[in-house]
Amino acid sequence: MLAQSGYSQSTHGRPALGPTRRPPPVTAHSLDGTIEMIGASMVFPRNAEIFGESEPAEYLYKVVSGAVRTYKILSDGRRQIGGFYLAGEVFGLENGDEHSLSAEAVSETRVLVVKRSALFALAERDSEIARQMWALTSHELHRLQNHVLALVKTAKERVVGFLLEMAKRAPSGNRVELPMSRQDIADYLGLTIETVSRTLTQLESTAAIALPNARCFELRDRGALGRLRG
Amino acid sequence: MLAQSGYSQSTHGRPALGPTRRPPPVTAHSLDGTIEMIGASMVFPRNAEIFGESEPAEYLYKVVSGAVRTYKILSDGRRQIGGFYLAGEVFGLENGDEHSLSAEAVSETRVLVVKRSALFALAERDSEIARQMWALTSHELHRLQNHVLALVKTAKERVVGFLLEMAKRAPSGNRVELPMSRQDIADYLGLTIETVSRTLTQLESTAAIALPNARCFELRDRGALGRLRG
DNA sequence: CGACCATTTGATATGGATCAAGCGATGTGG
DNA sequence: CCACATCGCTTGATCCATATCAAATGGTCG
Repeated sequence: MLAQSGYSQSTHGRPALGPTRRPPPVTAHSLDGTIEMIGASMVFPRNAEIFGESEPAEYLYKVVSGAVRTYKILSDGRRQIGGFYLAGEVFGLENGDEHSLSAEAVSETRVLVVKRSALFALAERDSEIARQMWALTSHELHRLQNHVLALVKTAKERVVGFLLEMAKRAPSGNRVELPMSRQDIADYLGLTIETVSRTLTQLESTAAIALPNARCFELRDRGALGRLRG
Repeated sequence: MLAQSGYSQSTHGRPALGPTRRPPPVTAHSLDGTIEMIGASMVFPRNAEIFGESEPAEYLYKVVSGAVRTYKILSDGRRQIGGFYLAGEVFGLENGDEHSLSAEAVSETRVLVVKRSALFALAERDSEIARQMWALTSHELHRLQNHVLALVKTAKERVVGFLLEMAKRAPSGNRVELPMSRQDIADYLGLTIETVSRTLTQLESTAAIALPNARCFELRDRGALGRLRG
């Protein structure tokens, strides 16, 4: 059970960490363990900004509950979502000094926050920690490589790929809750909200999935979906 | 002047490194310096495979001259190019044990090759080297974030973005040599060869660029191009 | 209940793909 | 040295997937 801290809706919102701070660092040789140990708990309400593009990357974040989206805004106002982060996933780690994307809470979201400088100090002495920070970045890189691949596929392939990816990450059998809106999905896949909606309807009509309501889906025919994945 | 090694066209082709090996490692606290010092020189002919997707990632490479493309093949045979690497740039670094893309020489290409295990051993003791390996991956990540962004833009914006990117990397005034074919550019930008060609022609007709021949271009109106970048 | 917002559904427009020639370099054999 | 084959690129005509514009539906909250 985690200690509870107040909301932070403030714009540049570097949180006041006082009350929720954990015991001093212990060399656990595990980045994840370190975050759990020294991370400060924070809650962001739905749509609150967690950090902004080109802000100093002072913290690293791990999602405890809820969901986060990272994104960039194009000059013409279009928004490209870089990724979604669900419970247990880490985001906001930068090698350089600035965030390269903005981050927002998709729904009310609890995160653990760790100062980057603390991790750097740790990595200096513990090459295993350094390796795990690199591994995180490397994992993001591979995810992005697959995202690039997805963006050159057809609308149906993108949507199916998204559903299968979500199903794999939220391991609750065949029923999957979607924390994000259709607009979020569209901006992630580089499609319009109408195309996402139509594609989902079409997948439902072929009995590949079921859509009990707009914020969840059920996998009904993994074989068919696999074939449609591209 | 670098020692010359034989060609390697072999498929899995882990090169015989004997004759071109350099003196033993010195702690330079610089990844780049280390590559220059202990890297073995190799030449790959045009279109030769350097490594394949899901092969063991045993080496890291730095381009001395020529150019390299990394790519994935989709199930339907389409090829997505992940990136181009020009003289001075490093590719093939993996945190995990397998390459996540294939790599080929675009034109005849000379590279320096370093065993990953050697770098890992170095990084174990020298956190600066570890940091620089992470920085390389992080740089790739940022490049890919921009690539994702590019792939949701219009054809003209993608092509203009590509030209400006190439011009920035090959710093030879306004005239830029293109080592890669139209097909390579198309597969990088997620367009067809016809669309790339038409877009270039159109840019030439508006005097934004000049196309002396198919393998080079000149920037004629950076202002206009900047506005078209998106 | 009523206002609001997200989603779905429908009708039409369009950017880029596809299909199909034509053209210009580069190289090869006579 | 020239005729010709080849290959990569350009240009043209048409098609189609997805965007855009518009309206209807449904779910949520005061």
